[in-house]
Amino acid sequence: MEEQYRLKFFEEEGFKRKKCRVCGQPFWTKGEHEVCGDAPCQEYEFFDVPTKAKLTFREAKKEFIKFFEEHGHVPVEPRPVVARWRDDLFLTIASIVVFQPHVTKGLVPPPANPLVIVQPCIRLEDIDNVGLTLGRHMTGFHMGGHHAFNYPDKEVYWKEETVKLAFEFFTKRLGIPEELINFKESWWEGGGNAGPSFEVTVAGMELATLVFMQYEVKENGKKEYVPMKLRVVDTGYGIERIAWFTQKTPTAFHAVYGELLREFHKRLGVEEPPDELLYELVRSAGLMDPERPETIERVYKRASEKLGMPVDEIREVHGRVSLVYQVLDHTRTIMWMLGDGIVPSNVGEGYLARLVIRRALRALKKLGSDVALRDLVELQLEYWRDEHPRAWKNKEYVLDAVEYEEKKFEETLKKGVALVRRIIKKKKELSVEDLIELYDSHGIPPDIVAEVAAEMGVRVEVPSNFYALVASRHQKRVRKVKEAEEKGKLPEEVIRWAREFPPTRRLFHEDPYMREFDAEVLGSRGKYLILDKTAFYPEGGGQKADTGILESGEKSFKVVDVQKVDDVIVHVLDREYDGGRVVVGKIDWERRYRTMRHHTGTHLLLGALRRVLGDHVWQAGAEKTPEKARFDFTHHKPLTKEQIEEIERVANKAIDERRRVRAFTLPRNEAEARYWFSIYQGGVPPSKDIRLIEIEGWDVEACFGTHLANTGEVGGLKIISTKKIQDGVVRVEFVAGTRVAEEARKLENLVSKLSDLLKTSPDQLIRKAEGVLDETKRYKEMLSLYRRALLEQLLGSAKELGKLRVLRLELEDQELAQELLRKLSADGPAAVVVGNRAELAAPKGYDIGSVVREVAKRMGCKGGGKPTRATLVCDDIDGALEAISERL
RNA sequence: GGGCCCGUAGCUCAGCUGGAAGAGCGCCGCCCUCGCAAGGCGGAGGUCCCGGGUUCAAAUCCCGGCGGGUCCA
Repeated sequence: MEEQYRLKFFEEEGFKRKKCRVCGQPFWTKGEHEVCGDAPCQEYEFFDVPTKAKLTFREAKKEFIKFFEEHGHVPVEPRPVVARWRDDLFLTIASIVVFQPHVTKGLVPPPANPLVIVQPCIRLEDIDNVGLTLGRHMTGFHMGGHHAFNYPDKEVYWKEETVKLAFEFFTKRLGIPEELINFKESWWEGGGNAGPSFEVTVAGMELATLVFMQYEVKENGKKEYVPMKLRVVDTGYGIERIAWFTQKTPTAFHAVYGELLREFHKRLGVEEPPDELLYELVRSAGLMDPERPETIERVYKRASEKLGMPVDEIREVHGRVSLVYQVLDHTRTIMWMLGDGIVPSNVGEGYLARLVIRRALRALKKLGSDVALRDLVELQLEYWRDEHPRAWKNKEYVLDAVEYEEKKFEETLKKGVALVRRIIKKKKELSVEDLIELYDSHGIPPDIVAEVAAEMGVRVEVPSNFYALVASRHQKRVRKVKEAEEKGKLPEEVIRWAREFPPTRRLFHEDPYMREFDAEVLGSRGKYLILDKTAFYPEGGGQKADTGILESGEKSFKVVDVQKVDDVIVHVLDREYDGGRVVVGKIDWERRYRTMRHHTGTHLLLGALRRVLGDHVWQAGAEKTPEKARFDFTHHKPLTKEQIEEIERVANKAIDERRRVRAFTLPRNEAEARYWFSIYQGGVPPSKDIRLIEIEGWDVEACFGTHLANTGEVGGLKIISTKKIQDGVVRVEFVAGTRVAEEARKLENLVSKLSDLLKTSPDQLIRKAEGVLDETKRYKEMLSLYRRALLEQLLGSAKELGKLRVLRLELEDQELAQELLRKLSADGPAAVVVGNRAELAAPKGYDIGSVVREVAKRMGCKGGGKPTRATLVCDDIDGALEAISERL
């Protein structure tokens, strides 16, 4: 294993391999020290290390790119912080994520080789530590990476050059003394890959990690490392840390946020602590573990002794200032997330955005600040305007979404606080179980619960492992995994069989208007048939499969379904194929054409949605059938009536403009570079080349479907329903073309049926309906008057049956029966009989329920009740009542 | 995608170990007051989210659906 790390470069430069005195990890250095240079083995001591220049964050980023550009790397534009091209990750957590999996799997060449990139990244694992550790942890950071992709036939560079480049960057460019630089041996694993790595540490701080991805990790029973054909140099330099390192400001936040730091202090009403205190605390930031409060207390104590400041005061100051830092960090991350189009919700990356927003809101609350989160995010937007132009462009959406979340959280808290009050009023205490339920089901954090409880004089202990308890509650019931949904709708053996065939020529792509075609039969297996070419569209991309017929000589077969197995298209027939070698195919054109209208209409609609609502609108699901199209998309609020009308109007305008629709194929890198990631609305195809559908000047999407040649052919678009299907996702259904008339007819029929029913004309319908409702109300009022009158009369007809007062009612009126019974049973047992059913009641002191139960049992009837109220159903109701009266 | 909570009067909710639909606020009328607020008395207002099931009996229990909230990946 050691050989993995022994480099010629180290030998030539006179590095020595040492074992860290504290952690025992081997590392390489020119210096004489015995610790690895990483926290917590060593405290932050970089404040005393001389460097060439003080670099602001922006300068650090620039210097990094410049250095590697000078050394043969091509700069590459960073990607969004939401990893839309990955289905195993929500957020971009490292620069290499940008190239996984398509490049690292060798499917697509990298945009340049070698390349350099500064990628905004988000990691939420250590969100609890952000602020407290004064900059050691951040949720959002920039990872600088220089990457080289080594193919079997093309070696770019590997360990020697990578380490040399890092060494030169840190020493020659930044001016860090050579002997302070350590290369700590380490091992990296992630995303199914693994390899040796070096952590570059200096005076307590890890400034970069150099990873040599060269194994694929296979886990079948036990781990197995399989060497990769493509070996990747994956490096990550902490740009924020570099800025901090060179500026030697008391915290990383000072170095990154500059004047914004002061502004946030001002807005939040928190005084900036003296630098000497911060320097004293930050030195030990690596030792602080928020889950073990004693580690932090130890740091306070030391600072107190050194500065002669009371521990309580230090704790107080540190607590408050770390909240400011937390807000500073979270607001930038919020800006990134929303700026790249994430919509807060209760699922997926949307939930992560909500999580960060709520953490920020809670921090504001703890500070007792009434500053709107929205305003703080706005400050960030302005401050980073040049660095993050996408967020700036989407400013309106970002701020609106933050405001909306803020409002929602307020409401949740208000409800929650009321709930806590009610529970305490009732139970006089709160159990841990209550705390968990309040948080898990109602979203009220335990600290807020404790606060409310304290106001009511109830003390609540929040267990230190609270969030672990919440987590365990989620694992309690392990449900059996649902059976994997029928993926392809083809049987397993048919799929295996289909894979043997060459790709089917796609006539439906070559000419989407083709209705008839000749083809050669390549193979058949029962009712499954594979041709050399076909105009039948296979189900995919949310577009339903074509149907139609295949004729071979005299024989004719119905095509009931069409599926794709990789590049092979399988026709599913209504019966076993017993035709010849050639066929004539005829697709159900009306069905197909209507589907195409809905499909092109869907692209048209997306363009309209983005224009009316904003760039945060992303497809979240879609289905196009001959009858209608269904389109789900991300948006934070329910649509207003005005917005729906506007969307419809804009889409129809694009129809009238007769825009050209074009299908073409581009290499992946080019497609992404030219049209950005909004082309991936329906998911990311795993191919090297991307088929694109462009509506001229309107919309470009990667798409497999069949489309019209011109938007004019859509004919017209009518939204028939919209609804929120979950938080952050809205569903729109619409019809296009000739279907609009059918839909209009449907509505018309509905209206005329209603009109007939109410015996009026459509234009009078509303007034008539109002009248009917009003009338019903008046009848109801009158009914209660009649009941009251009738009540008095009927009371007289009650008969005495021993102690039991019995009244026979010929009217099936439960309400009246109830009222009568109430009156009759005021001072003695009574029964109201309707048919074979008696409702009985008695004043306190009797036990009519038991009597009824007993009699019912004896006489084979059904009944029961409680002491004051009972029910009896019996064929011989008179006999039963007599028996009851005798027993009373 | 999964877990949990909720849906009862215009609003906030109680009732949910099955047995005669409730409270507070709001609304209407009257009393008190020069008037307002407060107070007193009286009153109106309900498909207990929808559909099925169990039961003599369901707001309450079971199943399914719809709507809202929330936590987690």
